[in-house]
Amino acid sequence: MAIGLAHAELIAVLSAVTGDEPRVMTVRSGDALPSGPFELGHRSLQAGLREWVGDQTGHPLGYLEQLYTFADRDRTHEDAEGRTISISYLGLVREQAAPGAGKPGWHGWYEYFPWEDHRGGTPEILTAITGRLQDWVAAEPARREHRRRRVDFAFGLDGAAWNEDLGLQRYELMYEAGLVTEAGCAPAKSFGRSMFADHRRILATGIARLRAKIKYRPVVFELMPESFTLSQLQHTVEALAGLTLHKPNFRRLIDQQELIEETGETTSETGGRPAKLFRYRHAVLEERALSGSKLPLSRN
Amino acid sequence: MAIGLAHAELIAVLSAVTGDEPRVMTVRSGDALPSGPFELGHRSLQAGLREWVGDQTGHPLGYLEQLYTFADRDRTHEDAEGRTISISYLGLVREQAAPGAGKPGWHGWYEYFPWEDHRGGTPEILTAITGRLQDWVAAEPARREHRRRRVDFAFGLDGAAWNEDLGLQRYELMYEAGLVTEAGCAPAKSFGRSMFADHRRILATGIARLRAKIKYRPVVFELMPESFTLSQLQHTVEALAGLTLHKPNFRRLIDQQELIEETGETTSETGGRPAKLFRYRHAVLEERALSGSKLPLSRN
DNA sequence: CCGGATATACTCACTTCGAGTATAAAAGGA
DNA sequence: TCCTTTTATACTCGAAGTGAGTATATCCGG
Repeated sequence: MAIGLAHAELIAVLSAVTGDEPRVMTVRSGDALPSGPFELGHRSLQAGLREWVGDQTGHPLGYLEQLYTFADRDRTHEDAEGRTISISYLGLVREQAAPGAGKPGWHGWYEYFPWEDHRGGTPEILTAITGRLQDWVAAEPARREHRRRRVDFAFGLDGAAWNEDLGLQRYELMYEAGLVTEAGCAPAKSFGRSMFADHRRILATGIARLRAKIKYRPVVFELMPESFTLSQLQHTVEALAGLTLHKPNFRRLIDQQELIEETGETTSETGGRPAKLFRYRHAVLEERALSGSKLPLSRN
Repeated sequence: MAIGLAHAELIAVLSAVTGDEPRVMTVRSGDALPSGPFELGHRSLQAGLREWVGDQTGHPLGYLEQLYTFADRDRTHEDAEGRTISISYLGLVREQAAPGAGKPGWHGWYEYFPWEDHRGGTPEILTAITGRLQDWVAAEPARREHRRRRVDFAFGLDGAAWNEDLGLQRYELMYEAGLVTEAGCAPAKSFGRSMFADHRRILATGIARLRAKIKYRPVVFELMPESFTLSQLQHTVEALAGLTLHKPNFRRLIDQQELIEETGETTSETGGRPAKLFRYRHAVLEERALSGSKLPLSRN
């Protein structure tokens, strides 16, 4: 069992939600995701990253999960000694104390993916994007049908509904069609803000993963302060999903899962009737896979 | 951005279902998963693995997805030059031509995880396992409550239902409690067949991933022959999930998803009334995220 | 031609889910 | 003070989905 030699680096997608806006930690004024070499001193990848993030941001890292490992040949740092393997992680950080201002480098998700925010209705930029995609679909007759189906599905066209989970598929389609750039070339033609190397793709992977995860795992609470109102919770979920939710049904969903409990206090900072404050029931953390069996079991 | 140096290897969990039994491809007579160095010549990790599997098995690899990247310090191949990064993949292979006999090295999943097969009712070995786990729970008073909740949830005790997706959590609990061994020591005390290094843990990861995936993505069909009966399909799903399903409801589920279509032919190899043969509708492949929105949307 | 075995089809109660409506409690201006 | 605005909270109703059971069809072997 021979072993190949390679360079290894860690790349982190660290997200927080401040002021109803989902943000990601960046370096180089928003042009790259924080990354670093994989140090030998660490016990494991997780531990290494956790430690490193603590040093860098001063904020403890709540949730951390591995995203994906990239090692394609057309990546950076290729030299004679071997190629680079990039192991990316998704981390969730609690709301920042000083949200705006000159903080290290938190940038809104939707700077990079303006077409992914549907909270104010379908964004206008989407019509331009789907128009360009139609051209791309028509461009190659042989693959036309196949391309059409992929575009319709990913972007919710032709009867299909918009699915917020498909952010990565959308980005990859746009990349294939030449609508987004990864190295910053031809900025006039492309949509959304670009990033260094393939960092924007990694961010898309993180966003898609998180959007899928909030549906079956109570990870939103890693982004919430100690106590919060139901509206705050809803707005955070909406910020992540890029969608508006139905308030009564959201509340029903939340309390039938029994994930939170009242603190007994209320706040009137919200304008109208004072809202009850809630806290997350930590006891519940490891229970609750939020099942969703989906398989028709038989009792035998 | 300095880059750390490391050894890189690929590890594959290749599964097939033959004769209603889920199997995994192994080397060393079932003691290890196939693995190899990460070669520089490959375009990407996926492509490299796909090519390598084709050469090794002669069978084309249908579905392939990345599983997890391990780099813990207590792994093998540690030397002065750096540590080993293992990138694991899950692959699905269509039914083998010659199932049993002296084939390369396909072994049943449940040799390694006998407690995971609930098709014939709750396996007897489970009572022994949960008994030992109760001892472990009681052993450390400080963490007792926490441990109890984890065990109850993972193994479906105290009112919770057995959840087939939690295979990895179960294995990790058993590992923590010292009930399974990774290096083959103390075979008398441990449950299920062991494997080289952490390969059994990687297999558990693959099984858990696949069990979760079949619920929302039509990957089962990567394991089925070109045409099949509904019963065959059901038995394959049951083999993977380690559960028996409710036949009428399974059929309803399948045809309301419109994933398959009749071939027009029937087979009478099954004993009783001849069964209709079906084929997978490949057109559907990239559509169908099998949604499951779970978020209470608002129409605005 | 009849029972065993397997395949296929239908029914029914119960839960979940989308969508809409109604009431409660604060703040602020006429 | 009272009325409007704003936000929070509570309830209702029908459609769709799900768990569970029952009924009918078609083959094989005696």
